[in-house]
Amino acid sequence: MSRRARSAAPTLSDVARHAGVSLATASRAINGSTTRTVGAELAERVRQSAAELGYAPDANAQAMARGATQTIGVVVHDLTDPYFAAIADGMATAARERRLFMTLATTGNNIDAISDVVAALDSMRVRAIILVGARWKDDDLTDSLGVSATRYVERGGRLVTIGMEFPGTDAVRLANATGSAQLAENLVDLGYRNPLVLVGPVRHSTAVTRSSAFVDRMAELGIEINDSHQISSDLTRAGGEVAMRLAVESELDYDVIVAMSDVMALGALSEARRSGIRIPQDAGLTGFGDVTHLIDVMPALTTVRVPTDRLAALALDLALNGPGDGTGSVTVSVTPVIRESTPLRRP
Amino acid sequence: MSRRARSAAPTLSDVARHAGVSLATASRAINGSTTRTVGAELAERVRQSAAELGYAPDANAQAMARGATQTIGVVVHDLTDPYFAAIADGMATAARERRLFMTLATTGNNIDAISDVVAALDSMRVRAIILVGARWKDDDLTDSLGVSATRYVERGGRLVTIGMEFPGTDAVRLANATGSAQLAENLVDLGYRNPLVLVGPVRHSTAVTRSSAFVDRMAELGIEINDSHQISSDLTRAGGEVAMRLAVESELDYDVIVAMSDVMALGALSEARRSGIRIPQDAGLTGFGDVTHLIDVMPALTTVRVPTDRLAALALDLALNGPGDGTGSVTVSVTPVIRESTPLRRP
DNA sequence: TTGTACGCGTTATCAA
DNA sequence: TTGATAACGCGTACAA
Repeated sequence: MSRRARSAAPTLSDVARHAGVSLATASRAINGSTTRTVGAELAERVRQSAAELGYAPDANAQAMARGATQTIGVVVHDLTDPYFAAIADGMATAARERRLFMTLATTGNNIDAISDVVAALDSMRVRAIILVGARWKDDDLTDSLGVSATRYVERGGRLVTIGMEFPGTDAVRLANATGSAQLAENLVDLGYRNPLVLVGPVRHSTAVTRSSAFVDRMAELGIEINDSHQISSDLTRAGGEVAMRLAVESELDYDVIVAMSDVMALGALSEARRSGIRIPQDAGLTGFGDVTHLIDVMPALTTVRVPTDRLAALALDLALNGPGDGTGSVTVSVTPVIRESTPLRRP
Repeated sequence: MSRRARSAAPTLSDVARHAGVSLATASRAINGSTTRTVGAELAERVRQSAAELGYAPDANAQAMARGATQTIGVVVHDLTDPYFAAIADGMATAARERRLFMTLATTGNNIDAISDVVAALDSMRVRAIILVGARWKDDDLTDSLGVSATRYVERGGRLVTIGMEFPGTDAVRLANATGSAQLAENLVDLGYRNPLVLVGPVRHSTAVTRSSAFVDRMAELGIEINDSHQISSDLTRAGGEVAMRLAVESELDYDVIVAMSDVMALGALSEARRSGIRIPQDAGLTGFGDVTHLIDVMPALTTVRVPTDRLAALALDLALNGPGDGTGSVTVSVTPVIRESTPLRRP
């Protein structure tokens, strides 16, 4: 037998023979052609044969012949994080609406994985690669990712980022700094004067952008946040717990806990409870992201809303129709949503 | 110019020419060969050239030549649902560990979409298709899905389901019935005597399996649950809200609310709160799934734990190494986890 | 061990 | 409008 693993998948030649037409005609009848058209009766006969044989075009062969695939590549860190899941879900929908496949890869905690993944997607000759999420301030990564990413782009591949910076690529940006600054203003308006900032990892640029914008605006409002009140840890639930435990052990004084992501806020909430700190009576709490499924957390979490549902479609459009030279850019605004976790506080 | 959209991607021929060897040697040096081996110095020279030119093998061409792709297809309903997200995340990890790509498709609420998606994945010639989730008791769907699925399988494609039944395919099964029965026993032990069951959609076989096993075991324990106490709605957060509102309007009497999924339980919780029903003082509440991110819901939710982390790897192994004839099957047990939402209740 | 040449399934070019 | 045929990039029998 042949070396093919899959047996007896009917090919276009089979269809053509069955319909008594040439391969070319069959191709035009089934998958269309821009320049040629095919007679009505012949076309019908071909379609009949295709249905009868159960013909399904081979996407790989089409990709070869056409020189382009119908696939986009999406890279997220962790689908378990509802923020990434929401974006991935939107991307899957957007892709299907445009009759595109979506190859999705996660990088987990392995920072190096991202450049491997980009190289792999490059191999697949995906139409576009969309990088979601966290940009690490790590020169090694920049270089390493840079090699595979640059190679991909130089060959005409489209690379778009969401919520992270990568030089020379079109991007969907989050107005994180503005959102953070507004959150600062809102908190001050509510009467908070002594925030404890869970800043996330120092090398995580999104986290840093958010936290430093918050700290800066606070300073402008006359509230200096010293280093002891800026705790660094992972941007995860566990990170929130760790940071909070540190705060408890250091017996810090504060009136609101400001976390740089929702899941981190959750971790902090959990640890606070364990330590007998009542939220929001003893201290307010804020997150970042407005993850839908956390809606039932008690008390309802004040956060900065990121419209994840729009991000995917924006990025895909940018990837497909944008300039592709790094000048294309959409900035999505993020806005504070005040809820029960930060009630009005009078000193 | 050529008709190729992507410009100047170096091919293996380029590499071979640059290294001064034949195409075959270059192929063997870079992508290996089972039968032939290649001289050390030549191999090195080829690798040098490849690196220099920035060569990346064309996965589509490889797929054609080899007659098989390195891609698996995964179909879930909704990545926004943490249950599916957890499985998808596990699948992405499992795939990467096995050096496979994962193309992921969501079907959303569109029931028909699933058969289109299967057909599309068939076109991609994916090595295996993994169908996650909800099986709908819908003959049309069976037929429609059956056509594309059967066609795929007949050609040697591997199809595996997780948590749903599809005739003739290997499956990772959840012991939903056993888990539900155990939940029933636990609730009775805790003193609950009058459950309100949010059964999910009547055509949703997973939901039906869970709810009927629960009702049956309850009956065996001497507690009959009549129809008024079995409310049908979507297996989503919104579904939980709707069902709960119905219960409130009907002024039903009950001591515990039993929802067929965690997100549904959440919706019920939310609506209960709105209606002034205190959980767990006025009524207990249970879910199904043990979604990690709901860990902070108050009160902590009693649920039936589904080990999503293992599901993906099991399914992938089954797809890759299983019999593929429908006889392969792994059953994963699910077990009740009693938490604060169902405290001991003395009549 | 290396090279030659064919085939994978499809689209696109060119001629009829 | 149709048909024959050359690509597309790679793997692998087969020959050297």
